[in-house]
Amino acid sequence: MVVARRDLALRKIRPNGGPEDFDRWQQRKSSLTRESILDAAVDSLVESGYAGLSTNDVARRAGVSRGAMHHHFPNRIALVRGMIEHVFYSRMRYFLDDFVARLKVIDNADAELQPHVIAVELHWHSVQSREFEAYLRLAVAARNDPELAEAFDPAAKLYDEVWLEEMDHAFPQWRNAPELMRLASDFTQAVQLGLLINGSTIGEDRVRMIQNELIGIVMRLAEAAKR
Amino acid sequence: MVVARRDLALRKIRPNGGPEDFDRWQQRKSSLTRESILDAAVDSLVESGYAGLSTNDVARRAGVSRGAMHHHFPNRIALVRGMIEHVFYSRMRYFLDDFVARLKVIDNADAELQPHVIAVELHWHSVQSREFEAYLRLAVAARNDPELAEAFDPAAKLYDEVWLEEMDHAFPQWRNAPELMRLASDFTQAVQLGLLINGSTIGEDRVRMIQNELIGIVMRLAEAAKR
DNA sequence: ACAAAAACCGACAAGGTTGCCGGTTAACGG
DNA sequence: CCGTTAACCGGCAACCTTGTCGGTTTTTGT
Repeated sequence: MVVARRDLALRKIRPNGGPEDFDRWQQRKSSLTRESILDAAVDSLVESGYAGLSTNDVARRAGVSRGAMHHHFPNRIALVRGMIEHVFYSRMRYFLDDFVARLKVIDNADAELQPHVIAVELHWHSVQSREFEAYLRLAVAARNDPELAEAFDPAAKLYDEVWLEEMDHAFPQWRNAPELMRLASDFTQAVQLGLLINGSTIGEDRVRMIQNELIGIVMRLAEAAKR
Repeated sequence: MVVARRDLALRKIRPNGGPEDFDRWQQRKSSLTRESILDAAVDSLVESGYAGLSTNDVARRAGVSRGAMHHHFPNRIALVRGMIEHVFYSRMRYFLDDFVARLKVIDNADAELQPHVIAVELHWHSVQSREFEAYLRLAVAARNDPELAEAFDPAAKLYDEVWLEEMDHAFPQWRNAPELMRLASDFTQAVQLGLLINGSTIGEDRVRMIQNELIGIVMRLAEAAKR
């Protein structure tokens, strides 16, 4: 089942598990408020940026007292560390849910020709999500905040590993040319990340032209992978 | 002279002029400390992010009293507005200086074949500069800060216009296919912006592969423009 | 030389943020 | 049923940031 595969991938990103993994009420409730705090933290991150994220604001958004907050995350950096895992988890989950939803609708006739186009479109969709926005903030802030980078970089690398594994599993056509698939994946990510930032400046039309060019490149790489 | 062209482009970005444009000492000095404040603000922006940028810190870095600071920029948003123009100005200057420096070294034999490769490399170099880092911070922060976006977006669009004009002037080979040149430019910017952020995660080797692929694409577009 | 204007200075109040801690409520285990 | 442990609460002190303002120094124009 494809859903089982999804859960497997997600568990690699968040090994400790979420609320659904606990039976005793206390642990479950604890994990639940922990999640709500992390969710609120992501909201605050997206709205105020990394430096503007305040533990005060997070507690207010989560509807939790500052004391409870302190119980789960003794200080700001602990909150940030928790948030990083949460962000990568959400980002992966967002894409995978999108993906399995799309698989069910897919016409088997298209299945052989169009998967690359669909993958590029799905990725573009995921890039515009709140989850990716949070990732972006963290990635940019980590560029010159050693404390943040220390927690962020390993998480990002883990995400990249799991991502490539999933791609490999989802697109067996590429299996005999993994470096080309990686190139196509990296390229798509780079282009669409850049597009996310520059898009509002250059306008819809130019964005669309770049997307088309990107799809052409991915399909060209796919052709090359067949040989 | 190519330097004259450089100054012309720069003047479009910063119409009001810098310290070198004033004769009377008072105006000159004023403009000078203004610049030093903005420079310090960029430092602070790059180190602390947009939300973490504090006027206090800026004044300290610039070696200026808070009073003087207030004289030039009555409040935070005024400082930000000044900073935006300053950032785009610096970014353009950085690239153009790089460009004219490279022009002097260029072998005339290569001149016909390699300019695209050189342009891509120069752009990659400029993307890694402090000036671009500041741009990145602003662009990301402006995504959900309406007050910032109000000042940032027009400046970004102006920059884009001037940039395209300069490209058009520097690469007359493309002149009969301006939309292809724009596509190549947009594409390069998007890829390298994405690479700047993802680079530390995916590692040098993969970055290099993407760069090579990008160069191939630009050259293919250049070929298409000839017809 | 002198008055006006511009540039610059340092301190203050109001408000927000962080980390910390004593105390309270709820759940678990024997 | 009760002691122990975990979850949660709200206030305090120290610090930082922003905006504002009265006063001082330097330059300019006459």
